[in-house]
Amino acid sequence: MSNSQINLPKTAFSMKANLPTREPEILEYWQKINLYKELRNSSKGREKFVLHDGPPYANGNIHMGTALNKILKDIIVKFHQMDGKDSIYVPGWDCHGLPIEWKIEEQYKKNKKNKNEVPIVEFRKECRSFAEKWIEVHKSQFKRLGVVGDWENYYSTMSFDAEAQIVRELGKFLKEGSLYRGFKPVLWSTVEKTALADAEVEYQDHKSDTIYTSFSVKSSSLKEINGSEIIIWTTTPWTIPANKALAYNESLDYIIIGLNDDGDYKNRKIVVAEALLESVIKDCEIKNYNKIKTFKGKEFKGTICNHPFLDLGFTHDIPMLEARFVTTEQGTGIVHCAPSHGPDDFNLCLNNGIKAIETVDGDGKYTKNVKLFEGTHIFKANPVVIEKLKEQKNLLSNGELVHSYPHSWRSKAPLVHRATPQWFISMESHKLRNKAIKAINETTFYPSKGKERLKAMIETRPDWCVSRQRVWGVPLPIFINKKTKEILADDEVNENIASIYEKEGSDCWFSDDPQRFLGDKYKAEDYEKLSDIVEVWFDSGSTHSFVLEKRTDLKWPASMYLEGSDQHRGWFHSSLLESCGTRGRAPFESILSHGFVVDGKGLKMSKSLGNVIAPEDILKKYGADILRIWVASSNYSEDLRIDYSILDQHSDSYRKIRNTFRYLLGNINDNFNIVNLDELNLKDLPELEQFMLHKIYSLNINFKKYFTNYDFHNLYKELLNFCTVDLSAFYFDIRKDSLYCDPINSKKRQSTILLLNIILNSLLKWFAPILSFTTEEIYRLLNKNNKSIHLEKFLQFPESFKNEKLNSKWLELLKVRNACNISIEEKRASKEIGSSLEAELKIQLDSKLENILENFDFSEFCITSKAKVSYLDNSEIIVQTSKAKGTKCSLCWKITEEPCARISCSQRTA
RNA sequence: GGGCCGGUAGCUCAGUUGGUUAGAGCACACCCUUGAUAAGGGUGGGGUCGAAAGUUCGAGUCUUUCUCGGCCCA
Repeated sequence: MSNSQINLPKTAFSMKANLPTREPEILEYWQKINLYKELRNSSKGREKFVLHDGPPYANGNIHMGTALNKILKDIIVKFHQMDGKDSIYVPGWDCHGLPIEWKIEEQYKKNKKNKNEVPIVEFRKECRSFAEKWIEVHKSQFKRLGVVGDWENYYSTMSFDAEAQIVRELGKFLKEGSLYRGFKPVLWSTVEKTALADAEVEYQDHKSDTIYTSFSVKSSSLKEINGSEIIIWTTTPWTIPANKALAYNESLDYIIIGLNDDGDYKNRKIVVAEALLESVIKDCEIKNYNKIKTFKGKEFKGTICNHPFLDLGFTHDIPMLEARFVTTEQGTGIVHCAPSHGPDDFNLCLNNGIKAIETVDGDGKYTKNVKLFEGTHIFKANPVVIEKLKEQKNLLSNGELVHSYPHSWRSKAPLVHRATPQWFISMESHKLRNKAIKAINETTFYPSKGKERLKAMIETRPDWCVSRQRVWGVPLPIFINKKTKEILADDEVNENIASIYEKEGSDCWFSDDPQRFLGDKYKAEDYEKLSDIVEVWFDSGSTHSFVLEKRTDLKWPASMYLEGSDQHRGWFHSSLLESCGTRGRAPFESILSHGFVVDGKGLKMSKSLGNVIAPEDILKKYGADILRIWVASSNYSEDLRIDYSILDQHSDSYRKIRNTFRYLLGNINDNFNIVNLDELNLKDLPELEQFMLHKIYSLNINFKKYFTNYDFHNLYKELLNFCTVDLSAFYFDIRKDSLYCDPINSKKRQSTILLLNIILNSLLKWFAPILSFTTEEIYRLLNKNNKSIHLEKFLQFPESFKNEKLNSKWLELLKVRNACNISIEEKRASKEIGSSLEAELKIQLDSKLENILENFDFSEFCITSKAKVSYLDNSEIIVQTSKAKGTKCSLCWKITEEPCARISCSQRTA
């Protein structure tokens, strides 16, 4: 910018962004002015938009998925804020649960400490401080992304008021009666008399007894199988007394065969999967048989069988149920189901209305619920079961098998699935399922496919098991009467517990005298106090109650819940159920779900593939604004791809945007003026400026449309195209001449400066929610008195900017410009000219255009030194380019035959 | 293994109820500019729309099968 006689751009806004170092300075600035507080103060009384934060688990560094989630939230919160709402974001953390327990246990193992010797309360304190530590780490990582929120007053599921409210919420289900005690199988060690988590299980070889046994068909709509017997194979004969159902796969083929060998099964008909017939024949040493019929599994539908111990008093019906977990890998293609002794069995039976009961006690002995076997230890029961089956002539064959089997990592004892007492919230008793489905129908989903996904899950899910036999969580606030076994459901007791937790947290449940919680009304000696904790999905499903409802700055229901699509089964799901159960409707008005972050090829990120990119790496190399562009430009309704080449590309786009700003700033010399758009006299402006105002107006219409639908990738694309196509390659390029070479006070130049101010202001605001740092950097440069771009609102453009007639005229003109460019390019290619200012145009246009193009300056429009237009009755555009004659004006660089007559040029001093 | 979702230029995305030769920006190539200069302008090349079959006068769009990927469940 050396020539002092023309008005070259000058700005303090550097071309190089240097985001990794500049952004932290802006963060400090936001901290200094307390941006969050300013935002709230400046928007008091406005309509609220509350995006309720789904709490991440307070454990480990953030990854790309978390970064995506937080940035997307921040973009939406900022859009609504600038759209004139009070848009409030309170971040939160999920703190209870197994992963943190494990971390602490791991530390114990390292230090050779025994968990069982540490008082529960002390263990829980360590869990708490572990979570606290990670909240602080997350906090600074999230802030670095440019996320603005109430970081000082975040919420957590382990805060005392949260724990208290969780108790109150459970109390509502308890009082209503939808919270009931049931049984559910968990992996159980009869040696340690305790349930084990998956991580505490070791798989080792184990020798099991195997049996093939038969269930006679009692009734079936498939005629041919009446009178025959369903064969099952199992490695746990002791579970036969607990059998409640049989499972088949509807897509498998089954076969009925007649047995002719001498023995118990002579002249009996049996049913197995056709694909397993051979192995069954081999295992059971069947020599002589005849095939009777094959049929599809789906024909089993409705079939009822008898228990093999029918004659010993096991008279209950054994229904055959369709199950996908049945395969032809082993066995007979029909699986025996004991809902108390296997998770598959449990779920299948529960979905078919068969509940698990307590069949085996903590020591491993059958309970009184099992006829004939009460008091027998299950590990000694196999020979008894086999003997009885033989007696009943229902044992086709038996043997032994060595296979991988779960053992306790501590005692090495084999484990069993045992139905243990658990607490459930019924989906049916108080119509929770119906309420939830209704609530889904009343919710807006972005993208809309989320609605069906959530609905399908709610429609088929079983009752909600909310108890866990763990330590780090909110204790289930339940007392059971020792004599009557009735659950104590008393509001006073519940509220008493809640108010104690509110003051001191829930640790006291494990250490204090139960009488303290019961108050004066009941005697502690009459009641058993539960030691289960609440499953963590109930914790996070209750956040709406202790965050949205309790805080006066928020509102219930939330305007939006926004999470990854896996949360259809997670937080969306549990929040919906909790809220429908307690309040009859969803705690959200809308749900936005996003896909997962995958690598550049669409594969999920994993250490073994080596395709993991951490947010930290991106921040160091590119800066948060580039990451924010990546978020805004990606289609979140599907999986989002990221790799360094994709980021490089967005980085290039960023540079384009940055240079657009730089051009604007340079030409106004950093002297920004706010233009009163409503008082603008459009007729005073050149047509080009009017055309640009029309473009801005219609872009803003699209902007609002896209933003309303949270369609950010299209919104960003429009903004980027505006910068490159409409501004850089068109408006800026044409007006460069006037800006550089016209006198400061010339009308054309002043109109241009006016437009540059309007464009600058518009772009700053449009981009602010996405480019939070860069727009702030510019805003700070221009406004010494105002605090932050994020305190601004979007511009309102008067409808008078809209000018369809002018627009269609200029769209025609752009076609002419394209034709001119092609013509100029030919001469450039043949080396006749270089710059377009060396060109002279002869343009032939349709005479229909003659009227509207009166006095139109094509040389300015096409950036040439001369242009002549003639009109013909021909719709074709014909352009001829020749080298302009004359000499180049040393100031404005136009080639003229006479000395340059422009005011600035004629006044030149050189 | 099952359910749901997806696959359009190297990349990010458009593509209405099936209807001209499938579009945009970026990237790339070449040229120009050197007064937005580690910038800017112009022109251009590039796609069997994941694959195959089917419906239709006509399919990126509808149907089926397959394949690859993702989420959830088992």
